Amino acid sequence: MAENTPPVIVWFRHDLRLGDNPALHRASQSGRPVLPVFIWSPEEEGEWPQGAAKRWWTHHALAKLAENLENKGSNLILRKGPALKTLRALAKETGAQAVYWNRRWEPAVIARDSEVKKQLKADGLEVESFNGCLLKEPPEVQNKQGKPFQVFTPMWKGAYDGWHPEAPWPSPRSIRSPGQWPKSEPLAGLKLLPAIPWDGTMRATWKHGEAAALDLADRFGREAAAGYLEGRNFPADFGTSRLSPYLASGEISPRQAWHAVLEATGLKPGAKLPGGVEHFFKELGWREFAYHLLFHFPHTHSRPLREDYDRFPWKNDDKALKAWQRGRTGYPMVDAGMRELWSTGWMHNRVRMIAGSFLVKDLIQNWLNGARWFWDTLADADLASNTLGWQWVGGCGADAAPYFRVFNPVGQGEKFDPAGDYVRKHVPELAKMPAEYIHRPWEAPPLVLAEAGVRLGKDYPMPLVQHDKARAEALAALATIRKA
DNA sequence: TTTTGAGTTGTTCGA
DNA sequence: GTCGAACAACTCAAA
Repeated sequence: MAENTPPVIVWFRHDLRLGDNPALHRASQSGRPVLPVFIWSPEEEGEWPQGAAKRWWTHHALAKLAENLENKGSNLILRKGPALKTLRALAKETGAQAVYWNRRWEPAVIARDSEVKKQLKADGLEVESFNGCLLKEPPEVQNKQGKPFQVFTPMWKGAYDGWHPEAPWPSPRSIRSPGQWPKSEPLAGLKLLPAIPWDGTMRATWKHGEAAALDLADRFGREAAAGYLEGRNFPADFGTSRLSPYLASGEISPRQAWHAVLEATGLKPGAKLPGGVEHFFKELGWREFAYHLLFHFPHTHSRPLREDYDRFPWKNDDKALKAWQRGRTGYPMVDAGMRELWSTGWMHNRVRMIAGSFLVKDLIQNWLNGARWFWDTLADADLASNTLGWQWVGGCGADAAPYFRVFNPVGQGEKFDPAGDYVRKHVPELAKMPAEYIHRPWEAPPLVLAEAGVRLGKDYPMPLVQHDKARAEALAALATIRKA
């Protein structure tokens, strides 16, 4: 069937889904043919082009998106190269007269996108952007003085508490195709997959696509949301939603997550929310807060928000950093977390704090080293959330933890992994250690170690530092920038 | 302008 | 083992 109406280009970015996708929704509602496009242009992401784990995730998310589009009689066009040049070329090839996308809020991308918008408009195209990634976008949220919030709780109370996102848009029933499809790069041509196959555990861990994301949200709502307040602390359990990689790639939108979890709990509309459900919504709020901060303080992805931390006497110890990265610090809870990250592309939130605190407070390494490592290894890598998390744990961000809040890796392990299941799963050389010693193997009597088949210093490392000494050192280092 | 209350996620010590 | 208080000082947000 010939189709002469000029198509609308829908430029997919961090919104790799058909459901609740405002740009796609509006394009298909317009009655015009739709040209779905993804452009791989890592050089336009500033200092933070996608890391290896995120690229892996993106590959699979794109495969699913293409499949879902094909099921609607459409297609996904893949291209490489600068966005503006590519969009111009596509408009020329297809006669498209409009380009729609959902906004992103990373500083480098904001700059790129506003230039793209300006130039395409100058070309005479209709250009529209939409809110597809946040409950509320940064310009919508401000305190009563008209300034950005720098503390989470007042932001939540002021802008989100008692508020309810509207129902998500459904997927378009069908999507009109343009008269002819322009050329597409094959997915493999984007070279997002690793050259050496390190992704075995990741493949076994994750399902991809928006249906998988909605299933997971549903399961979380049914099994874990009510007990989330407590359950979210125990990394061996399914106590958190694990939706972060889907949110980061946009296979699920935050309001889809909100509604899916709410529906799965079976609560009646307007019913008082159980604490756990409310707290889950608050965690979506933390994601909002992260974007809010990165928007208003755009340097913070690589510089501390609190300027006195520029003078912090960080140690520069490559060996210690490597040991942390590889999960060989000698602190089982830290090592389990780092190996979970390495093997699955994800780490439980509780353990992110423990491992992060260890790098910054015990090893006294600059938080940026942690941020960069997480960026490369997290399938859910998100610039705003990564920045907030590391500045929080580093003590140099907005609403940071008080200086005396130094996580004790042993105490945290015993509290939140009491049976040692999480450690046993990710640090197999300690699998036979009894719970009593699994978080402090160096204190185990020789006989216990022998029975567990552990030779400390050989099968599993001795502790890299002594925590109580390291803690005192960190507090002393902090005092030096306080006085000055 | 000034004041007041409060601030995700912790640890340790002593009763 | 359990509990509450102390751990600093500062900044933010609202009144």
